[in-house]
Amino acid sequence: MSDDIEKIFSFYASGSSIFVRKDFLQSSYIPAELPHREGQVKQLAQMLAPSLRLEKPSNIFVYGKPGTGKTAVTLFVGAHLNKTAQEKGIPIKFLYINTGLKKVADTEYRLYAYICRMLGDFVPDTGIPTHTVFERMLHLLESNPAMYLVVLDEIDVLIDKSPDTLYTLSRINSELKNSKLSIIGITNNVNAINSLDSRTKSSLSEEELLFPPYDANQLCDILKERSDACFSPGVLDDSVVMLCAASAAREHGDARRALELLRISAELAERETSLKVLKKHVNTAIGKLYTDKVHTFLKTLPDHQKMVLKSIIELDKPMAYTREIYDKYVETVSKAGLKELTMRRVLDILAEFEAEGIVRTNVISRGRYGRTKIVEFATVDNIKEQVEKLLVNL
DNA sequence: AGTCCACAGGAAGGCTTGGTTA
DNA sequence: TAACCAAGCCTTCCTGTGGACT
Ligand SMILES: Nc1ncnc2c1ncn2[C@@H]1O[C@H](COP(=O)(O)OP(=O)(O)O)[C@@H](O)[C@H]1O
Repeated sequence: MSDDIEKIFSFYASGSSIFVRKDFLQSSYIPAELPHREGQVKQLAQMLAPSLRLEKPSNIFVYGKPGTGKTAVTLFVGAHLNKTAQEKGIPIKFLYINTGLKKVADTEYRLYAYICRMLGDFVPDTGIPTHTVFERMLHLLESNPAMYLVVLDEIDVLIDKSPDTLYTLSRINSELKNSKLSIIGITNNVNAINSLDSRTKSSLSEEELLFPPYDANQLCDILKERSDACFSPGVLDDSVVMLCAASAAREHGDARRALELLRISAELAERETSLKVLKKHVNTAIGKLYTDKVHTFLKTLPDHQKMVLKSIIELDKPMAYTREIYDKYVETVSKAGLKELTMRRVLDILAEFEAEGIVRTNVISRGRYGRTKIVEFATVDNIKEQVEKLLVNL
């Protein structure tokens, strides 16, 4: 027993563990090379280059599936642009904003507030009117004359929640004398932009940049590039890298997933004090990646959401109509001594589950017997069992 | 050929929480 | 202190609709 413990400690202490620089695998880290994205880097650089002459670049719309390097390429080009601008004393401000992060910049107020804060002003989270924050932002932009390049990552969230904001922002240059502002919108969802009014739409997509999915070989190159400086020599075989790449390639060529798989596999290997990352570690990681995601989602679920899930489980059918689910839910809720929510609300809760990949739904018509929606658990990774397990103590 | 079910899902607005400012 | 403010959660009210049935 104590032998084992010593083995673990000495293994860590010797420094000969699996990782050399684990942070290189973190998704926030931007590598110096982006294999298979040379074209996009070059195109984006060309689109943004006019800013170095203080000419306003076109607004750019960047799209492609998740994990295809959109954010990485944009930040990469932005960093280089910043560097050049600084060296030559050109006033360019490259502002990266993720509008998809909840409670950060996902509403009109929060977006303006976020920009104000990046420009050095303090703005409270709430309490003051939105238009006041907007005016403060305008004032900051004007009193710090520059060419502003504003990246709106996951812009589809803003398109959905607050199209007016984008309309305002796309026309902001008419209110600016000393500064100019260009928008780079990034999204996983090409169709998102179509729900905007046509003026905003064409304004935001003056130029477009497409990121196609990576194939398995490309992912392999990316992983190798990233892992070179990351692992101790001899720890990682090509076959292991290939396995990660192949798995991620099946999930719309997602480089983020590939990197996470590799990291989790290596962490598993490290925990077992294995000297190499093995295929079995990858296979475990494939399961864990998904389980962990579902697990954190379910754990923090409010009561009513849990009751809805519980009701679906208790119906014990491969598929259920929303009406059945709701009736069961009302029963479940009253047993627990709570007041039930309306059907309308439960419908929205089900939609949230669908967005999280917990259930799949389908609207059908039963003709004479009206329209309804069919709900079933998503088939991947025995979600149903996971949900069941987490709800036992309810 | 037309009816009409039973629900989907949009719109608007209320209530609550946690904040500001004068 | 009173008067505002943003946003999340939820209800109320409502319009729209695919297709079995007549
Ligand atoms: N060509 C590449 N070379 C190295 N790493 C990459 C490459 N493309 C993507 N990545 C990495 O994959 C992860 C996800 O990429 P990201 O740019 O965030 O995808 P997207 O924004 O398209 O969803 C990041 O950690 C990123 O650094």
